[in-house]
Formats: sequence, structure tokens, C-alpha cells
Amino acid sequence: MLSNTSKYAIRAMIYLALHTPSVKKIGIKQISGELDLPAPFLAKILQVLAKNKLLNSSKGPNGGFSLAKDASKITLYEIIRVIDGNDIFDQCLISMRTCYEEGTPCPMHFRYESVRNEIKKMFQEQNLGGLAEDIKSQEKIFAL
Amino acid sequence: MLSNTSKYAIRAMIYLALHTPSVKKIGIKQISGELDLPAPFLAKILQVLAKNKLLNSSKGPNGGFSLAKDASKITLYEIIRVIDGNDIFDQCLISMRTCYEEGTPCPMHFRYESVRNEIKKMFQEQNLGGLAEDIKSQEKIFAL
DNA sequence: TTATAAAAAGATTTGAATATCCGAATTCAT
DNA sequence: ATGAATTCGGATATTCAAATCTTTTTATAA
Repeated sequence: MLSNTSKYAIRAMIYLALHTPSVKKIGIKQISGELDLPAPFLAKILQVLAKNKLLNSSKGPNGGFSLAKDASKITLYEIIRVIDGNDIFDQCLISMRTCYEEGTPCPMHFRYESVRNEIKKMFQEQNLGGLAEDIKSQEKIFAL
Repeated sequence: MLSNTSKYAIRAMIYLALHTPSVKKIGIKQISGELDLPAPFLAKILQVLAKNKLLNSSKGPNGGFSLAKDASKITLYEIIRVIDGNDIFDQCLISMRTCYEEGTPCPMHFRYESVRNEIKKMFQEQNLGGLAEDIKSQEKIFAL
């Protein structure tokens, strides 16, 4: 469903939301260390998120990343679209060429459409603020 | 969501269902030609489906593949499980290690669970017989 | 019984996603 | 100013799914 890249992006963004706004900036090393993700790869991903205005980044000592807007205003849908593009939200389930033409939908087309809409809605409804809240209210210590 | 391999498998199985039971066996060349899929790759896939009792295969002249049971008795769920395994039906949406342990579900866990169940239900409810019927009832000529 | 047509099986290649590396640019603190 | 810490950007390496190739096995038909 989601690429590794998207998954990492989401987890990193949630991590940032968890520590926002008390801390302003967090560096790659800390994030990748806490989430147990490969640092150089995560760096690339955050770079893309920054270029797409979901993150602010600053270089130099005490540099790092911070959410570019209020955590409650960033949805998983935005993150996924930036990283993976729109494919999961509009591609034919079984990759039939003619499914995109008029009058020849694939046999799963309409049945899948409602599921696809559910998926899209799920991602659109989840924002980093809410997810961070959920984590904070959990009993056990949370290891992202 | 689905691997190419699964998509090809599904399309080939639907193709067989469309021509069953009037024709008994169909060869790789015909299927790959009609569906515009790479023949050697499709051969591998059908091999796996045959090994897992979803297809019958016979070698030699006039050999080929046929559905191992009535089209209405083969669901997409079975096909996907044979090819891709169970991952899409049980993996954590964001691949969090702790999501499989007690008390530390990922923040998307419960929200995703219902969507995942929808997906599973969709695949379990679709059988090759029904899909083939749908195609036959379409107005335009259908190019799988 | 032999030639042929097909699938099976295994080895290899390709390509895209994933991951790493390194030099450049930027910022901060001294 | 200088050095150190950090992200940036481009190039490179690795891995795995996807695709191909080659040889073997089996079945059919002449």
C-alpha cells in the first residue's frame, strides 16, 4: 500500500509532532536514532518534505527540522502525496489499460472505488496533531 | 496495494474464466498475447498457481492451463494469498515493529483495521465466475 | 518411435526502490 | 575570521521484484 519511503516519512513526521512545539528543531541523527531508521536515507526523505513545504529545515549547529505548520493542519494524505504521488488514489487495482477509458472499466472498478474512497478518507482525516495526542494518551511507553 | 505479479495472475485467471468451460485448455502464448503481458514472466506465475492447485496444467502439444475448480469457487483472495502472501492483510500500515506487540499499537492501528477488513472482504467476495459474468454483460468489447 | 509442442525448473539479467557516500553550502559559536 | 555542526545535492552502491533466457521434462501425434 505505502512505500517504505512514505512509511518513514510518516513516522518521522509523527515523531516531530510528538515533540512540537516544546522543542523547535530536531536533527536527523536524533530522529533516525529514535525511530531506528537509516539516517542518510531519512535525510533524503526529510529533504523532500522540506522542499514541499511540510517541513522547515535549518543548517548549521543546532540546525534541524520542524513542522512547517501546526501539527493539526498536516494530514497523512499530504505526506503520502508528496512522497509516493497520487498513484494509490487513482490507479486501477489490476493495472488494466482500458480501465481509464470510457466504457471499459475493469471488472473490479466500481467495487474497488468505494474501498479506495475509504482509504483516501482515512488518510485525509488523520492529522499529525491527532495522532500525537493518541500516542500521548497511551498507557505504555510508545516506541515509534 | 497488489504486486504486478498478483495483478497479472488475476488478469490471467479472469481470462481463463471468460473462456471456461467452452475451451478446456489455453496456452501461455495465447493468454500473454491477449493480455499483453510478458510470456516468460506469466509462465512463472501460472506455474505457481498450478503448484498451489488453483490451475491445472498439462504439457505437450495442445497442452496449457485450465482452472482447477469452478470459476465461481475461486476468489481473488485465494489468488492474492498464493502470489503475494498474507502481508497486505496483516501488516502494520506504517511498519512499526511494536504494532505487533500487546499494548503498543501504532497510532493508525484501529482506524486502519476497519479499512483493512473492507479490503479483505472485497477480495473474498469477488470470484472469477462473477467477474467473468460482469465482463460478458458489458456493452463495449472488453480488452482485459 | 520419433519429432514436435508445450510447460517446468533453474540460472541469469534488468530496473526501480532503497540505501549510502561524499563534497558543498550554510549557520552558529567562539 | 575560523572551526564545527548541520543540511543539501549529486553520485554511487545495494537489494529485491520483475523479467528473460536456457535447458529439461512431458505429452501428443504422425
